[in-house]
Amino acid sequence: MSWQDNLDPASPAYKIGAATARYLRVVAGPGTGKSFALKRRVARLLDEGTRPDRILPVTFTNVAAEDLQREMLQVGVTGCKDIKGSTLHSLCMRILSRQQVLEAIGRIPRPLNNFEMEPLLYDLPNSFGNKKKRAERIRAYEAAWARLQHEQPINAATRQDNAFEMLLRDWLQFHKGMLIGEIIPYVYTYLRDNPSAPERELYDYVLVDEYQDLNKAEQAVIDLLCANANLLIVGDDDQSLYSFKYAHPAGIREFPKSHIETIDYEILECRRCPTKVVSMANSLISHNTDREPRQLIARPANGVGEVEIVQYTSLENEAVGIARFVNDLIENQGYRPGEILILAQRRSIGNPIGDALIGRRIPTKSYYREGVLDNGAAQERLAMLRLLANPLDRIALRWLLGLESNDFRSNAYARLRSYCEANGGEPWDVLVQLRDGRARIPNTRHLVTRFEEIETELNQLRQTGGLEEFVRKWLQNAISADDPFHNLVLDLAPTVEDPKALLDAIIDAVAKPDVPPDVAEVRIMSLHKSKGLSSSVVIIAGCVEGLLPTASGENATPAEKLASLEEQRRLFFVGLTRVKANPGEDRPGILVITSSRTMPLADAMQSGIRPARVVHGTAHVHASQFVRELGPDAPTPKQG
DNA sequence: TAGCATGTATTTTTT
DNA sequence: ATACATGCTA
Repeated sequence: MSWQDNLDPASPAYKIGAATARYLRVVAGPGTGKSFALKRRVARLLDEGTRPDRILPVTFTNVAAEDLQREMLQVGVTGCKDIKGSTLHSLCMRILSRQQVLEAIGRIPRPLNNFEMEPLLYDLPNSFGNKKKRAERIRAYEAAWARLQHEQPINAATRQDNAFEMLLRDWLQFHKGMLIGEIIPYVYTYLRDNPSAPERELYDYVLVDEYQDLNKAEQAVIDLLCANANLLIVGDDDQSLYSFKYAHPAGIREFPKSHIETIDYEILECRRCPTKVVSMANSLISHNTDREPRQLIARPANGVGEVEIVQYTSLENEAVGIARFVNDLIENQGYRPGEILILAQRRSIGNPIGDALIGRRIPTKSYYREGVLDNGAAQERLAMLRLLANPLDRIALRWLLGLESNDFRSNAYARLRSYCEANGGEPWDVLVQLRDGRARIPNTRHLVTRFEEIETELNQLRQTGGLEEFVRKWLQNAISADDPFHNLVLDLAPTVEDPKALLDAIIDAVAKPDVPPDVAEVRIMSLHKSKGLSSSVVIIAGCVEGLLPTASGENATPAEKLASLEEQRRLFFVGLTRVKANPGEDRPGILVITSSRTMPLADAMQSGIRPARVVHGTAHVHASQFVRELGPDAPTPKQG
């Protein structure tokens, strides 16, 4: 079979498949079938004898990469199985290790888990702003300091950024670890400074999906990988949601300006959504100013769909009402739990809904409760295991030493670190000397006490026989039996021999959580996580002003406030366009938008909502402004 | 100076 | 409610 079988030469998929320009940009709205077009193009390349290993499909998230890999398998042309799809980060990590880039500059590829960044944040001085500001600056470092689309990586660093980078790298070097986010700046400088690096010419065809999610540094890495390659980028500025890592909608819009003779395609027909949803999504997104005016085209065969906008009197009633609605869909209308997607912008909204569904014995999976390393107990268990496997793991030791303190004992620890740097000793050994009185560092008494606790527990754990006994002793009384980390360990333990192997298995499982393509449960997740998914029934809960859109900080400038509002609108746009029509079936695509009039004050405050009014510990809130922006096809909101 | 007490502001998402 | 910042005290 040929790549152009059953393809109308006037269709975007045909044109994209056949295009031969050096640079191609495809702007493809939600549900427009961009992966179909991508597949046709790959089929054509293979048909014409391109070697599969000279084709690189790349994305930003793991889930999208797996998706893309699956799509490649479906191309159905000889060689498609040999195409290796990858996230940009995993590709870059392979480059760094193959070329021993890190070793050459004295860095060790021991990545920090998210929670292990906590002591780092406390150890960086507050001359760089408060903790949040320091975390933000780390993200700017990971973006190679290019915070704006027009800035060049590295060049955009200020004097203060450079000072920060020195301290940050010193900390990481001393602790013998690295940030995942450092992969990008290191690959960028490696490729830029080594024009004859083989990686610049590894590929003839590079296909980048979700280009709007890449920041300037990541885009620059792509350009360097394409020294001679043909580059196709696919994306949608209306679905750009990652400004926190300095990806902006302008990133994909300005591609033709920075890449001369780019050939441009648009795919506008939304093949996924019911027509009413398309009309509402168009109306909503037209309120954004930071975009190219563009309208999705509805597909009449998809049917109108069903849309409801419901306001409940309280968050509790919202949860109960949604559970009742879901129950009816499953019991009486022939929808499977796996076809129902509930989107909530906050844990505090998602959790009561999850409880209400489980209360009705509806199979439910909450992506809010899933995080294996989300709670302190699990983090401590992992850190203990890391230290048991390697007492010289300075990152795990640093983390454990900071426990039970509200500043991670950063001052006492700084003294210990200076002592080690001055005398060349291991932190562990110096702590032993301090404990024995063979060394003296002022104001470190509590730090040493904490060390003794860690040491005692490690010694007890070492005195165990088999792995089974070890696991029992390690987890018992420290972590609850229904904790996701506990479950993960019990799953992995029978497959390994010793604690070291168990640690490796856990790290592996945490780094790459597998996402099964077929689900049997109702899913509750954030709007961000839902990107790339589609489902017959989509319920967007908690559509309350202050939550969606979130209230931006008081000291934000008007421009920052507008940018934040527009990103929130894109988030809602992504949510709406998850609805999948079932053409030819009598089960329409369903969209439900819910809000509540009141919620517990604690929940509201925790979520950063400034309530309109507070009565007896209950916050009174208003429906989201986005509900008013859905246009004439949106139904009138009703009471739940 | 570390650790505690008190006051104040508050998100989300990725690798 | 909780995390974080700041001020107070031993």
